[in-house]
Amino acid sequence: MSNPVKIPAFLAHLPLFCEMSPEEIERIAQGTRELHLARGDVLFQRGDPCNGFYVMIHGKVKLALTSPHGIEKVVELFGPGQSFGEAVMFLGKPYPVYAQALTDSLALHIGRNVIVGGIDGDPAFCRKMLAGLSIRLHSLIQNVESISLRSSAQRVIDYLLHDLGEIKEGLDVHISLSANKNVIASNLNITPETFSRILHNLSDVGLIKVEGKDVCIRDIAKLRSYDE
Amino acid sequence: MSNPVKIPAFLAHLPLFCEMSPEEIERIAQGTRELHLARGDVLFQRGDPCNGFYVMIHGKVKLALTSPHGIEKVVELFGPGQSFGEAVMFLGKPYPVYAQALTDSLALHIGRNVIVGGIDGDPAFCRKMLAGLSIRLHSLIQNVESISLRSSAQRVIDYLLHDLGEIKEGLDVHISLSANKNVIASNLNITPETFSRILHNLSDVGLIKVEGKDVCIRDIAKLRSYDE
DNA sequence: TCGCTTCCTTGATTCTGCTCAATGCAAAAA
DNA sequence: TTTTTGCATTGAGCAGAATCAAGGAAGCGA
Repeated sequence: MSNPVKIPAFLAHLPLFCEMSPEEIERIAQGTRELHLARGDVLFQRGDPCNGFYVMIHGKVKLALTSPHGIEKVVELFGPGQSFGEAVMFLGKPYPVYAQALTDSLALHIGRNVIVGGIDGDPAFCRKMLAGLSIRLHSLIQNVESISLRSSAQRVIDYLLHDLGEIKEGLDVHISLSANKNVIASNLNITPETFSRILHNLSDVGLIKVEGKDVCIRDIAKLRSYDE
Repeated sequence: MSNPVKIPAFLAHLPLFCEMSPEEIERIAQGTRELHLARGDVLFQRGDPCNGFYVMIHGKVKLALTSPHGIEKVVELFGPGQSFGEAVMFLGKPYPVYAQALTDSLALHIGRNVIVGGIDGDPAFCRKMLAGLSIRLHSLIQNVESISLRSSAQRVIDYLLHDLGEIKEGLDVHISLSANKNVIASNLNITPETFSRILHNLSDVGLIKVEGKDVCIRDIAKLRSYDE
């Protein structure tokens, strides 16, 4: 069990809290607890009541749904520094998804009370919460867009090119898949089989090279405009 | 052109502003303008900068995306009393969707400035904005869930049963489609043809009766558990 | 009333991506 | 080493929903 005195220091480095006074940070820390998670641990089930939100320190967590037929759909993936559960906390409804650790992880749970308290006196903090929710909403819209309007191959390509900014066009780019392929496939709304086949196709055409979780993009420009 | 003096009165009746003092309402009203829309008018295009959000007074507006191939996907529909665009306003990014009036409509545009100003002094208002965004996020997650995990027939059924609460199980329930069928189909992520066929099937089985935009649900319980 | 537009339906056909079933393969456990 | 376990790949066949192509009906303006 690590020293709880670290919590304020970690909080103070998060964008969400970084402008707060040490006293405020301390107050937030009072409502915060560490969560040490083993791979596979469930943070909460769909339907559980929600009384706070989570911030990842290290490790990886998925938010997912299960259909009546037992099929799982991964809604979002979270890594270090990211937070989730704010919206449900504000709504006061039970969780619409469940959360499970994909690797051994460390997370913070920040209680609703200290947040609601923090909003009252701190407009800057409030704006940040609003901005955070807005970002989440924005990315969900993109999610809907890609599920609705793009083919499975296009979704895979989008995923590979995601946040790859203005990389020098000439060179190969190496990326590493952030989770098992079945998890990524589910997040892209395709089956693992289809995911595998699409990667294979892209390899055959010479646009990428796949080795386990490492993907090497040979030609960004061509990949971007690849029209199957 | 209607009398602008009505704006404060209308604002004061919205959940978002209803607890505000008359002075505050007046301040918000200063940053608000009326929009008289004809059917087909575009409120904003995808990519337009955003400097406020919208509240519907009457009429109907769709938010939609267009794919590179010209296919349209309706993301959300809004009617009287509902608002949209808050998230984009807070993010300061361009609109990720476009908005178009489906019928002659009247809407209010509330400028970003007066809202941001309002947040600073009014924690209750801030909480309401947070709650509003949270609801939007929640409904988008449900959207993703239904697109990802449910068949087209199930989505149609969900739509028909949507916000139908605890209606007496025994009686027929009449509902009226809130927009043209192709708009609803797009919102459900199916083609108009598929939508038509599904309604037809459900009719054949005796679960519903369709007459133009009026749908009569003959047996809610059976429809709910219909497993095709 | 006629013609026109807009919206909806219906049928035939195609195709994308899924299901089912084996098999491969590498790392961990025994 | 051998066995086990968890992922990943590959193939064959299928099915849900889209596309393509005509019609039909209802509302509207002239």
